[in-house]
Amino acid sequence: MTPRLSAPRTSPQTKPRRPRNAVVSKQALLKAAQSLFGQRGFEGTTIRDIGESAGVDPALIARYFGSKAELYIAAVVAEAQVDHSSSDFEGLEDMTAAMVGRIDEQGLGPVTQALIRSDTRNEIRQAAQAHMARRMVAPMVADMTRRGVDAPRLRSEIVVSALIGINLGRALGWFDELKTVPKERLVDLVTALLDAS
Amino acid sequence: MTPRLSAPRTSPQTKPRRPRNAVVSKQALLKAAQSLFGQRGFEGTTIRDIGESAGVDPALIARYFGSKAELYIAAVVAEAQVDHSSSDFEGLEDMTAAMVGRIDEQGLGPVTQALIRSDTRNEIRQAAQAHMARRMVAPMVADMTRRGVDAPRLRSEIVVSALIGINLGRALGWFDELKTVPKERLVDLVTALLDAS
DNA sequence: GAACGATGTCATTGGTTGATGACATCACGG
DNA sequence: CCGTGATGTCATCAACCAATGACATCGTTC
Repeated sequence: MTPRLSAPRTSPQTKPRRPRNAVVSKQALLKAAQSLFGQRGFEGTTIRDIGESAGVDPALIARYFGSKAELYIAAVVAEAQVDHSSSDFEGLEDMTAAMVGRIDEQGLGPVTQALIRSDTRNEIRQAAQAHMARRMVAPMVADMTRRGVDAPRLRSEIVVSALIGINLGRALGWFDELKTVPKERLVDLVTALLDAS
Repeated sequence: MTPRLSAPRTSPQTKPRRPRNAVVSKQALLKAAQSLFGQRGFEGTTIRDIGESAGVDPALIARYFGSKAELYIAAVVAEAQVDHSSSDFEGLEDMTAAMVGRIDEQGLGPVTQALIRSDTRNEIRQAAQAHMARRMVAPMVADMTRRGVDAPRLRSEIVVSALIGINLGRALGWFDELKTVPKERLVDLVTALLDAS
């Protein structure tokens, strides 16, 4: 409706145009995508939401990332790379503290979201699983092997899954005390519980 | 297309009409909803899917349940009630075995789905949380209190969250060994791990 | 400073979904 | 035997979404 005819674009008041910088726009989209995908998941987030949050036209998502799904993948790998900065495995307590701290500050994040949401595409989920296996399970397996624990891989997978569950419960507010207990206390209890290996 | 004109409905071959029984249709819808919602979650399931799976016209969902969301609630409470038939808390091992068995046979189920999906409506999630608190946390708290464990509620919430995480990992195939290990072996290891309380 | 590519904006399109109302058909009571 | 309400079926609507292409505008290079 109101076919706009050929009215010059600069007629009543020109909307402040975004500075013409592809890198900045792309980064803004990626950052907004990490935040929104991490909070609402893939299906719960629209490209319009991302565009609005980033102050960027949603059509640029197609231009820079190809599609919404590829933007999601980009958000996952970006988060995974940031994670790489953290040091190596230094025991269950550090891993627990790192996870809880992350969750408390930033929410679940795209990687965890990709793990639990059944509507994520296969490639995305596999990337997230590989990330977890590499960053969490593998170091724990090495540690258990060094200490001569039986069935180190299966045990590690169980412990990591339990950790994820505890963090999910805290982030999503399943239970009152788990949600509100101070981080240090939680880390202590969880470490004591899962360290019996 | 093909505007059908005024051709008599009984012209070429009449589609076998569903027997005229509201109760049967409603039950079929509820059962299909439990299965599909449990597998794909709320957003991932369309009312057309449910109708097709149940062999019932999707429009009847609106008639019998009011809306898709109310059907979801009905599926959750139905599952919760079935759960009520199971006996009381008889120790961590039984709880673990029951959860793993359920997951292996039927997938996550609407209650767990409602817990982990961020797109579930508040009333639904609260119902699922209340169900977990009542059926899992409360019995464990009672058991720990009887045994004089410190901070029984928080510990129970942690253990239950860990259990959920382990079952999530198994059902969603996060890690290879966790996914394929026989149920009995898994129950043994998990019980041993979480029983250090 | 002119041309051309890069970048941002907008409208539209095709598709899917949940919901709704009209209609056909059956069951049951009078 | 008839009518009235319950039940099943169908077509369609309104809303939403991702994706696409046309177009305007900026910047850079020659």
